[in-house]
Amino acid sequence: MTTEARTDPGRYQPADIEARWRERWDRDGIYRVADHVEGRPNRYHLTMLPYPSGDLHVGHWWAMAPSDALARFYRMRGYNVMFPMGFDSFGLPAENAAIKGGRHPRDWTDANVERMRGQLRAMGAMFDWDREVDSSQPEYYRWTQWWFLQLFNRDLAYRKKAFANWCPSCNTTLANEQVVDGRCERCDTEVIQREMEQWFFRTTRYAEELLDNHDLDWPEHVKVMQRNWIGRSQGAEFTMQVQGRDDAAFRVYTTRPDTAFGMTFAVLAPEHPLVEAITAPEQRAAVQEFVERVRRTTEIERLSTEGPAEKRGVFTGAYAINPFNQQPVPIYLADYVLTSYGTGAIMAVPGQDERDWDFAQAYGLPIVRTVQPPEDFEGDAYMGDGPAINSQWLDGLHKAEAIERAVEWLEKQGIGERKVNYRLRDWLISRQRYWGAPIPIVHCERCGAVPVPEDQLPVELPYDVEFLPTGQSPLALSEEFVNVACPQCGGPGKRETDTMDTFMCSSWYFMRYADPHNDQAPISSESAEAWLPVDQYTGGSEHATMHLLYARFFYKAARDMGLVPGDEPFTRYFSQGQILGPDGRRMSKSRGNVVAPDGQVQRWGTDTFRAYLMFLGPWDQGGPYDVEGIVGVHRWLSRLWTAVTDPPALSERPEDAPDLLATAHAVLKKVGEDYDHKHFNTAIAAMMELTNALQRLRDQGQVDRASWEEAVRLLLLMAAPAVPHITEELWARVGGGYSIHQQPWPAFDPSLIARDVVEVVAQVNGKVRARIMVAPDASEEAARHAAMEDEHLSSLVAGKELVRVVYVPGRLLNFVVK
RNA sequence: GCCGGGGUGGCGAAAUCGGCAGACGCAGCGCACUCAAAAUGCGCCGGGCGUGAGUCCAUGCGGGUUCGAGUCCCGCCCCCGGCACCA
Repeated sequence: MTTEARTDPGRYQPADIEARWRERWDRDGIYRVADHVEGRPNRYHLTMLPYPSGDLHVGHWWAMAPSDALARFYRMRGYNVMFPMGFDSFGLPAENAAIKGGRHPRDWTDANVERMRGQLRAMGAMFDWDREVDSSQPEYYRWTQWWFLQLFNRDLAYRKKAFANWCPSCNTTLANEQVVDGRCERCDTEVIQREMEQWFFRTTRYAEELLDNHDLDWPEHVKVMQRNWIGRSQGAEFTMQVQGRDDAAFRVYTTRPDTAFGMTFAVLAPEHPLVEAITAPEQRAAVQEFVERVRRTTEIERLSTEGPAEKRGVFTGAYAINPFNQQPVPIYLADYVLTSYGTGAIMAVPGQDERDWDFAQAYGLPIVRTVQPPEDFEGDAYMGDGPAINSQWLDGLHKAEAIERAVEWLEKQGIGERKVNYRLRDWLISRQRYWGAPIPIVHCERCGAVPVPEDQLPVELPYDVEFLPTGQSPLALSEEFVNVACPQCGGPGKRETDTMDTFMCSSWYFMRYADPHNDQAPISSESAEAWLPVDQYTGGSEHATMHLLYARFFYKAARDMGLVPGDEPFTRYFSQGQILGPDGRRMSKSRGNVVAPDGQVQRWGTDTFRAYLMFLGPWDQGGPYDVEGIVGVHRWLSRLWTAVTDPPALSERPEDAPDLLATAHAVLKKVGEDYDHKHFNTAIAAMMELTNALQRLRDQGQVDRASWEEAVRLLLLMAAPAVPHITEELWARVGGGYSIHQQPWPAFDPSLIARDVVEVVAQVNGKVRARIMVAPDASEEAARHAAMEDEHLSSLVAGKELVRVVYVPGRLLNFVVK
């Protein structure tokens, strides 16, 4: 083959080889992965699965190609690596497309999946397609429903009437996590509050454990985001009596019980259940008007700090008794107090809280300081530490101790206690849309909400449905779907018509890959033991507080059911940065800065495109896609091609390839370390250097055969994870056995890397003045001697007082002179 | 406002432990090959002064520690991402 190639080397034409090798790999099933392989420990690599929008974009390649290289690297390192792929195929776009274009979501989705599967295959990744999951298929969502039932049975799924985030454009409720700055995460429409019966998952039950993520091998910023989102706060809760009303009392939550003597008013959330009962007749009209207005405002307006403060609250006409000093304080309603946090009611201490301060100013309420601010304090409310004042038996105590005393006092009085609160809310999973997994519940007048028996799953989505965006689930319009016998009493029942948030599907998909065809259970215990948890997860950090948090919740619940090993779903997680358009902005059709991967692949080939994405810059940073730069990577692969297919005349004299083996092994060492640390850009750069070294030798004429062949062999092996096609082709041409992707990762030879002489920098007062060649372990004596032979340097030292000499063997020699 | 990540040539970047700043690549310039172009190869490529050897300046800004700082410390500025009435 080599001889043949020399006579007609041919140019590097990726189109000629890439599809051919993919077909071969496919045919031979070299990426099919068994649950157990003798002598090869299992390792689970995973990259986030795409939504089948119908077109794979650069972002997918950017996320997946390096993940694939990493998985391949570990495979070569001797692991039995599972690297699966699938489709998160439920969700709004399919339904919106159906409404707009008259195409059924099922057909739209299936066509997109088909197309994207083809695009993903063209990536040349080692995906094991036998394990593909497709979350909108009944075989999959049957188990999504099964999970719902397990959560229901464990009281982790419940239904309640509550104010929920409602997106008027998507016509559905949203989880807290899906509301960004008061807007729908998906369509940017302002979200309003609507009171509805909704299903929730009790994520808060695991709040404490979810918070404890310190030991996870995850990017710090993602862990911090999760901790902030969960937002643990420690304080106290206590009861306040409404003045003159033995039947009316409410609870307040505070993190600062030490400041209670400074309470000058109390505030209830406008939605607080007590509002009606305590409002004084003369305030009724004003209160009603205020409550109505708050209910109508969007989240954005409500959270806005702009606008007249006077409109933010209203006096109820009632008073509450501050239990600490028995003083009556007026009870207000204010939009800044939320029903969904704490008790929906607060004690207001303007002296120590900014929001209370602003409110007190606006309504002319008194302000009492209970913590002595430092002399140079210039602000309004003082939140820092200091001795308590105006607080009777707390006076003089500092914050921590005063809080402690106040809580003890509350407990002794029997009116309050220590309390931990979380910002995290339970996960609202009901969606009033069609294209999702139906919630497997039947509502029966006699029995209430009855779970569908497991053997009747899946509750299938009816195909024949009207997609009217009414704000009610389209399923509700299907008589056939809705009317059903109660599984418990056999009487007339009605199916739940809401479907589940698609994040439910992605909360457990990684489990299914381990056992994708099991029709008895979502995953067998053997498969779970074999593969879980995921060893290396990669994907965007925009999922920090959604998918990545939900999946952790889910896994912990599954663990408590005895279904999965360990406590965490993703042992290691790495978030790549974001790839931007050439203009440095987010790629989007409206900006016209979208780079189509198919076009890049067509023009340059899969390997070039893959390697270029890895070469662009540090993977965790992201950045603009520079359309010009890719040619450099293509040139690299062309040089590699030429060097291998058209080698120089080979001799049998090692001196005909000085340093080649040293370079090859040094590069091998570096590339292995770089892959391991996901520094793909520098790994590619190092391989370019080795290729350049080959190129230079080649132009010189005679090259030692053994060195040349070894260097080529190593270069192909180390490049294989990054550029799987060209390396397979060249590997075959140099007579390597099929397949290069089943070869072990070569070990570098440290003795070859070590050099006899190295360049050491000679400095005078820290400035480089000469370079000397000495042995890496040369004595200081010898190095100084060598340096002094340099005329320029010795002239700079001569006649000066030598204060000190710093010698770092193999690095530098510094003469400090005066 | 709070939390996290950044700021290095014309551009993307590198410098693993405090030790040669700019590896690798893009663009640019010059040259070879060519009728020509493409492709390919070779050379140059942070700035100033100098014919040159060399030398001075230079990693957002200002200080500091050190024989030596892109890297460590203190104080600022700017960009990106996240959170933001959570009592």
